[in-house]
Amino acid sequence: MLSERRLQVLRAIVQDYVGTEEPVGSKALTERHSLGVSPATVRNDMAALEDEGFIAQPHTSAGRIPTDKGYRLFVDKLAGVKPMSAPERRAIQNFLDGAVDLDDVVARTVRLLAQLTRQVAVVQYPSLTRSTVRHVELLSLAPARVMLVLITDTGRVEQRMVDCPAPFGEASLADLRARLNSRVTGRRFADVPRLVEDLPEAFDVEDRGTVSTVLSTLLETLVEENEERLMIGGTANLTRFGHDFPLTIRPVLEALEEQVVLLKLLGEAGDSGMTVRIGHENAYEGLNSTSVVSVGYGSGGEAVAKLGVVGPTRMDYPGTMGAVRAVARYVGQILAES
Amino acid sequence: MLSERRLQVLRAIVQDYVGTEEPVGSKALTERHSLGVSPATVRNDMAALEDEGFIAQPHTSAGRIPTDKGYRLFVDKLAGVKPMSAPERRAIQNFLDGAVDLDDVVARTVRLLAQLTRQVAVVQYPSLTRSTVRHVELLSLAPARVMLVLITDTGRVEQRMVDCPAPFGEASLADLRARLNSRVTGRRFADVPRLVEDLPEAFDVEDRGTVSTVLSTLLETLVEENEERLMIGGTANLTRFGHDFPLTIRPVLEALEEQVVLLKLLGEAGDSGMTVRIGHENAYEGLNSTSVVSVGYGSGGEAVAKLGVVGPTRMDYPGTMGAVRAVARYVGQILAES
DNA sequence: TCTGGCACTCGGACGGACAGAGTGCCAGGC
DNA sequence: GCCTGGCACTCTGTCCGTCCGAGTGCCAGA
Repeated sequence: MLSERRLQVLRAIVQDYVGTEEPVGSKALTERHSLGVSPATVRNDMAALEDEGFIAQPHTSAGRIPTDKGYRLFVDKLAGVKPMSAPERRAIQNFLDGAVDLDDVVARTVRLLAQLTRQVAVVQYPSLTRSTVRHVELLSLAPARVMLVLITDTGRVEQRMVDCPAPFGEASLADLRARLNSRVTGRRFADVPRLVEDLPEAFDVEDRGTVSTVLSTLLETLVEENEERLMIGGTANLTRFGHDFPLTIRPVLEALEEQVVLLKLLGEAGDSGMTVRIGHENAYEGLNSTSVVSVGYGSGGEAVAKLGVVGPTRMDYPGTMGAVRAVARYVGQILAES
Repeated sequence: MLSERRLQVLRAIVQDYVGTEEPVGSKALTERHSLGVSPATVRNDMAALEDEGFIAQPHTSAGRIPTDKGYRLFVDKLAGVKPMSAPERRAIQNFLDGAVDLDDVVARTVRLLAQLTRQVAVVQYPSLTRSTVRHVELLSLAPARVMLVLITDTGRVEQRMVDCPAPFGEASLADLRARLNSRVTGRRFADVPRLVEDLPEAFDVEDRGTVSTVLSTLLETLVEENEERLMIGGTANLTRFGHDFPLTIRPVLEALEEQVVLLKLLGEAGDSGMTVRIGHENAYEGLNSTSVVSVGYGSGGEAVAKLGVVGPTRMDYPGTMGAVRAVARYVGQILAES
């Protein structure tokens, strides 16, 4: 077990390294932090910390930098979440309040997060399956062509074209619309498959094929992989990543383009509370030198989606976590109001 | 006026520089291209080309690199558009054919363009104002809350919430829906304002306020700045940009995040035919060391939106132009079919 | 008008010297 | 037993001088 002082030394190393981006040595540490001991003592502590794998030397006769394990300990035990200041909180609220629709909320959130943290922001649209149905609409665009529109309580709208196997009369359409809405409105999307499964039986034989087609399109829309959308922003902040550029930045940009990767990343994060994945803790290789801070947000108690930031492992964890948490909270409020 | 040979020298310089990314000297030129003259002669020609501002030396005793003006001449006079090979064309078509809806078409187009050109791809969604109305739908979500859904012939769907000044009955809503559709279906969105302006007069006094509100929301949706959307991809290709990284890449990433900038960029491009903006020809400062190749695409004869790529001024213009043109053509076909 | 030759310039690579930062270790003190 | 000051050592980054090669411009001659 590490002594209290050694933990303080580790904390100091993390803080200084995050601030200066340069390996930190024993002398500089004692100068900038009042540890109450001499550099020589700190050196011993550093050697111990290195033995345990919390810090490392890029090369002999350089200072130490934290390892992923070191950051992990720092985040878990040594640092809290830095709350946003009152003016910051007001600014967040004001900025988000101006949004006119869901796309706008998400877009603003991304911008805000990117600016606050000076990192890459990722915001997932509220998941369909975790939202409740506000309304389902069916439009007849052509005799055998129907448009299906889903509207959630979070303001998300999803539409799908359905090519019907047979012409579908206006009356049948109205019938289906009414039956569908009476069954699912106000219910959770996740329950929709169960709620509509026997619906075709209520229709005439000639319409049953079309009803089934419409319903299966509806169910397809709810399949996990299809229904997830997200928005990213602040990629310009990647340029502040490190000195050894192309190598570091390239895989990150690639990862950001692969929505699947990002969704998986966010999906793996715990469902409640904030999740911090540091360096190699990220399953995706390209993100091995980045950390991901993510948290769920939602209009009520339950999370409907996640948002977070991607940044260098050398990031200001307390500040980033504070910003992410605050933004998630306000986004939840906004969604609840709308 | 430049002699034929000097133009050939310029062409050779551009080709070599694009290939090697290094300043090209007189000796290398004569070795790689059969110009039929000696290096010394080429040197004279190069001196002349430099006097005219088509090429420049990074420093004394280095080879020459083309200037923006040099690339301009190359694009205008010295190089054509390199057509895609048959297999490439097939691949494009196959890839785009798999798309299931407009979002998918746009997403696939972006990916495709980015892969073909190995640059950053930008695809604008079909403009509302240049499309025609397939259907306008009104949904009553609450007594005084209406959702407006616009559907274009290109498959684009846009929705807007409308908070009505007064409760709006189902009958009135149906009436408005019917009148609206009979006036605008099949017409161009650009004509919609004119077509609906006297519509409120047909309604009872108590509904007129709501009708006006709905209509003004409809018109707002059509305002240029609001209705333009776009998708970008291939940002990872930025890492192949140049050697002097952060400086070059940062402003480009920033520009790409500013949709307004990009839309303006595409908007400025000529309405028909392909447009190439080279280096400083781009109004936006951050893109001064990039070139933008863009072209309109559309389901019929007329362009409904633009797409293009952003890359270093040192790019393979003929190949890029060929890819952009081919992709635009196939996207147009896909839209026409749907 | 083109060519070969020649002197010149400049940047990049190489290598040695040097300063500075930081370490590990050890002997001594509290 | 733990902390401290001192010391020797190691390594990197930098500066500087040298050298080499690429490329140029110019000139005289074909």
